[in-house]
Parts: sequence; structure tokens; C-alpha cells
Amino acid sequence: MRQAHFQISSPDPGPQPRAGILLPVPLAGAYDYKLPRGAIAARGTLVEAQLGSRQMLGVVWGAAEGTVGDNRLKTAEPLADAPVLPKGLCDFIDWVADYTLNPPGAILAMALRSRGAFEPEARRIAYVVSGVVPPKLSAARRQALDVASDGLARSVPGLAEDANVSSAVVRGLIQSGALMPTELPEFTPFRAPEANFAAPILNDDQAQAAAALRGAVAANKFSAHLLDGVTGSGKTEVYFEAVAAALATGKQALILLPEIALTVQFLERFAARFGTRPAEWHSDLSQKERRRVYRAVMNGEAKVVVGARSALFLPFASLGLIAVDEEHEQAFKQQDGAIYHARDMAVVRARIEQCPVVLASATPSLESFVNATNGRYAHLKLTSRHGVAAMPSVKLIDLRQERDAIDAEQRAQWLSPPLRDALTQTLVAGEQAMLFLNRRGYAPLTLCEACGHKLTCPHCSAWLVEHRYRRRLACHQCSFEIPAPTACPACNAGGTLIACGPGVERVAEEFAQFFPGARYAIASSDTLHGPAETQGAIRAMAKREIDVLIGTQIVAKGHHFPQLTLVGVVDADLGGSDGDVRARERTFQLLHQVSGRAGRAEKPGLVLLQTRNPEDAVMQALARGDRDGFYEQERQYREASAAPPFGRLAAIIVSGPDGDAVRHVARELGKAAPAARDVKVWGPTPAFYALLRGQTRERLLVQAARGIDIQAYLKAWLKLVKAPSAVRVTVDVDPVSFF
DNA sequence: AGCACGCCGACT
DNA sequence: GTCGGCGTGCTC
Repeated sequence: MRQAHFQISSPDPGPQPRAGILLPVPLAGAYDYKLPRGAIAARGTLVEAQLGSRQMLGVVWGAAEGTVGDNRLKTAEPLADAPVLPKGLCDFIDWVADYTLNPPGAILAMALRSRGAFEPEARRIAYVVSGVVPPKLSAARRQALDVASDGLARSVPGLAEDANVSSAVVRGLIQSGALMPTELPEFTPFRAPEANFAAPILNDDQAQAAAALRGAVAANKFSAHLLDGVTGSGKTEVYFEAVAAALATGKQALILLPEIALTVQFLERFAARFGTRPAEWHSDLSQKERRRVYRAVMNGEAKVVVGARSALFLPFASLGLIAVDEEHEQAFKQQDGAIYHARDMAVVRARIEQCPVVLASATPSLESFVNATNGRYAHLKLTSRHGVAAMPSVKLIDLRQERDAIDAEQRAQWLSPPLRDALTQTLVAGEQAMLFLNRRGYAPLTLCEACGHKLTCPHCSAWLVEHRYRRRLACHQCSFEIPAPTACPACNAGGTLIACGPGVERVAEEFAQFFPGARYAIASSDTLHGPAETQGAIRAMAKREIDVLIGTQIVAKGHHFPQLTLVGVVDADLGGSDGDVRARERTFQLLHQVSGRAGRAEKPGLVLLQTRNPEDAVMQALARGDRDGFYEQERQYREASAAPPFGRLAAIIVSGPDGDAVRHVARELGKAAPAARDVKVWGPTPAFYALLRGQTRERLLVQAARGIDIQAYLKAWLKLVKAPSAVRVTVDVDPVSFF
């Protein structure tokens, strides 16, 4: 049906050629259009096409279907200069569309998101000396020509400024022919990173892994590698060597990072290794920057792109490597356009581009771990930490035993005596500590002592979180906020509202009570202690201006605090085991990552985990430092329950503003589920947040054996139920969370 | 995704 | 009597 390339030869005068054009809108497939006589329509050719009353960009996708009558076909015009999307990107779009059950046009829309990337270049005229001597050589003219004689092309105001003459002088020189116009490219070109700018000295582990990756790049074919190394083992240096290898062969490289890890520090680190910064791709690039990067990636000028997940959809001219750092991060799986997992799609893109992919992590996803263990991925292990630092020792504090002690002194609620003792020792020794609690704000729940009313968000099924500094209650799922009330909104009793449970602010308050002299700061992603304040707190910690950093997730990774010897995890049980197959894995990954902060230099670190389940396998594995044991146990558990990657999952999310309509459609879907061997359908049940941003949400879960074509099953099923337009039915293939 | 066409409420 | 709400359906 679809051909990779095809050409229409049309005897003149003859019929206009036709082609299937994919438009960046969620239509079922490509639409047939006519093309101008004689047009060559290779797959990927960009065209201007009209749909209804709208003019839009489209892409030749294949041969015309021929089901729509000739007389109804409009003509699509190829763009000037005939830009063509690379074949790899087109194939990738088709693949992602099939896999995620989205119309291909919806995926194309993600790939064409750089608005204006194909508009003709803005012309920039600049002037250089021509060698012609002007008839009248005034002092001002002489001055301007002197400056211009360096050969640099300058704009009129630019030269006027540099030579300190008026622009009239410059215009006069142009008039006389002493300055001649040249055209500058619209954008300053990207500097090419240099493979050998500052090659690092690698330890044995690193050198071995780097050699394997260099070999994979040279092999010029698909291969997948798990770069598995403890915190501080130098994973980045290793995959940078693979990038260097790709550069040496003239190919491009893509480094995918979770959005939060895309920092100036990372870019600087890259520049230190390769002599120049890479091209960046993330959500807060300006329109102009997007256009520049998009074009440079497409013409092969941008050799290395460091980007967030959407960089996967860039039109690489010749991709030689993909690296996914922090591959276990859940942030890679999100909805933007389609719901997709950037790590998994990176593997797919690498296969399509016939190049290697490297997944790097200190705490790999179980999926990648299994793939590495069973040989589908090469397993590159880095075991030694940089420098001489030993792994921190991890101790559990049993909160059940400490409860009496905590209750006895009314003042303490969250910091147990052993943790406080450790803090004291650390501070006395002149060292630094970190307290970790993955909860923003002061208290996650406010309730009325008199009537039991809980303060919840009107748009979400979520509690309102108190933020004491701002004196507000906020929903963490949407933007709803109210000033902290003084009376109960349900029973009007005054002074009966009590804060339940801790957030970082409250832990900080308690810490300050016990350690009145200590210097501390809070780091969380709130708008008050916003990014700037958090960066400030982290800097203050690094500069030893504070002794204790109290923070959420945000402090879990990436920062080097040489004097940090104690990490206290206030509530290691957060995240729990609420039926989510990945909850244990996530808890392990997060706590392992936090623990890795302790004792990075020559000083050994201590990690204290406060828990109510010290016998739990996750806690035990952390305490023993037995990462691989944990993974092996988790693997067996998943295998026994046919959970991913040993079975397949897909979620169907039904949502809409009208709860009854949503529940009705969800029930109809549940009833219509076709019976099939090795496929089980669960639900519908209300989603974890049954109400989110005013949308009622119901979920169904499909569990299938590994060999099942779950997409085919879902397609057949979804055809059976027609939802009104106010009810949205979304498919999440390979869901990673149950929210 | 847009945008048009199509049936039921408060306005000059 | 009209302007306008957004619900349903179509766009090669």
C-alpha cells in the first residue's frame, strides 16, 4: 500500500499526479490531494494544503488511496526549496501512532510543533568593503572604511556604531559602491562540538563501557545498552565518549534528559568536554530558537541535541546515537499530544535509524534491568565511585518503637530521637545534613476537630495542602487556592481546624525548635520557595552558608555537597504500595537516589530512614545496600503476577465534565470488552483522582499476556462503543502510574 | 484540531 | 421577532 518513495511521471498534458498527504490534525489517516503537474512527491515532502477553509502544512505520506473522487480533490503545493522530512522521522511517526493508538496526524503535529520552521529565511543584508575607493573620501568615510576593512560583514547601524559615524556616512559609502551587500544566514551557525576537545581520563570500568559504546557506534546498526552505574560513578563521561564517536563519524547524537535535569550545569559540562554547548530543545525555547534548532537539526548542522522528551520528534538528518539519561525517571512518560514513554520510543527511534541507544541510570527501571539481564540489552556496569567515597551506610529507624518517645515529649512529631541525635552529632562535627520529605507545603490535610470536615478541592478529589508561609490552602493537582480559613467552612466553628501530617515546611519548623542555632533552608518547587529560592538554597548549601537543607524531590539528585554526611528521610513509607505494581520500585529508586547524596567526598555518609515497615523488602534492601537483590526479587514478583515486562498493560481513561455521562460510557465499554484468550479486563473504576480539574475520570485496565497484540485488541474493542463528544476516551499503552 | 451547521434561551 | 449558546459532524 504505502511506498517509501514513488515518482509520478505525467505526460504533459495529462492528469495531475495525486498523493496521500498527512496533515497535522487528528484525522483517521492521510487525505488524497492533487499535486501540480510534474511534481515529484517523495514520502516526507512538505506541502501547503487546504483543509476546509484552513491552509496548513502537510507531508506527502504515500500513494493516493483513490477512494475520493477526482473532482473533490484539492491541489497541494510543495514548499519552495522542497524541504523533505527525513524518512526515519516519517517511519517513526507511523510507528508511534500505531503503538499509542493515536491518529498519525496527531503524532505529526508533535513533530511539526516548531511553528514557522519551514517559512523562508528572513533575509539579512550586511555590507563588506568592495575595494572601490569612493570619489570623496572624507574623514568620517575613511574611518568607516578602516573599521570595515577587517572583512566582517556588518549591518548599516552596526557599522555606524562600530566606526562611531552616522548611518548617513555608511549609506553614502554604499551609494558610492565602496561597500557592497552580502547576504547573511538568518541564524548564526551552530559550532561543531569537537570529539577530542578534552577527552577525560577514565577508570577501568568506564574505559570498558566507553569502548563498548564506541564499538556500537562504529557498527552503524541498532543496539541497546544499559549503562548501569551507582551515583557518582561517572555515567555521563562514558556516554559522552559515545557521543564523541558519533561526532567522529560525522553523525548526529541526541541526549534525552528528564526536563528537570536540563540545566545550565549540564550544558556547561558538555561544553567543557566538547568545546562548545550543544543545541538545546525543551519547552521554554523561544519561537525563534525553536526554528533555528529545528532547521539545524534537519540540515545536519546541529551535531548534538540535548533535549527533553519532545526532542525525539526532531527531523535528524543522520542520527548516530541516542542517550537517555536517568532512564528510570517517570517524567519520561507523560501526555503531551499522545501519551508515550520517551525511553521506550527512544529505543524504537534508534531501531528505525539503525543506531545504538544508551539508557543510563543508577537505579534502572525494572524493564531495562530485565532486558539487560536476559541479554536483550548489553549490560554496562560501573561499580566504582569517583574518588574514594564509600557507599553510605543506611540505617532504619522503626517509628513504631519510637512512637512512645515521640509522644512523651509533646514537641516532637516527625523527627525521632535517633534522627535528632544524629543531627546533633553532624552539626557538632561541623558537617552538613539533609532532611528529605517528598511533600510540599506545611500539612497535606486540614480537618475540623468539631465536625470532621476535610478541606478538599472543588475541582479535584484531592485534599487542600496548607502552605503556611503564604497562609493559603492549595490544590496540588490544579491551580485552586484559598486563603487559609480561620473557621470551618462546613460547621462555622472557629479555631477548630487542625493541620494533619507533615510537609517540608512543618519539618523545618520542628527542626528549628530543636536546633535554634542551626542554619537551614527549605528547597521545594513551590511558587513561594520557587526555583530561584531553591537554587539559592542549593547554592548556600554548596557554599556552606547553611548546615541543613530540608527539601522535597528537588534535592534528591544531581548536587554535590562535599560536606554532606547525614541524610534523614522523614517518611520512607510515602508512596506506599497502593496496588500500583511500580510503587515499590519507585520508592526504592527515590530513596536510593536520596541516599546517594550522603558522603560524596572522603567522608563516609550515614542515611537514616524513618519507617513504620522496617521488615518491608524495600527497606531491607536499602539497609543492606542490596540493590541487585531487590531487583531480582522484584523481577520474580512481576513474573509471578504476569506484570510488565512479563505481561502487557493498557489503560483506558474515560473523562469529561459530566460525571454521569462519563460513568455511563465507562460501563458500556466494560460491557463491550471482547472475550479473548490471555486478555483480562478490569473495571471500570474511578481513577485515583476520580475528579481532576473538573473532569470526572474512570479507568479500565487491560492485562494481556506478552505475546498478545494489545493494540489490535483495543482497536477492535473501542470500535464497539461510540462516546458523545463531551466524553473523551484516551488510551494509555504501558501505563506506569494509576493516576 | 478548527470551523461550520443546527436547534433552543435572553435581548435590541 | 433576532443574536448566540456549544453539541455533532466533516474536512481530501
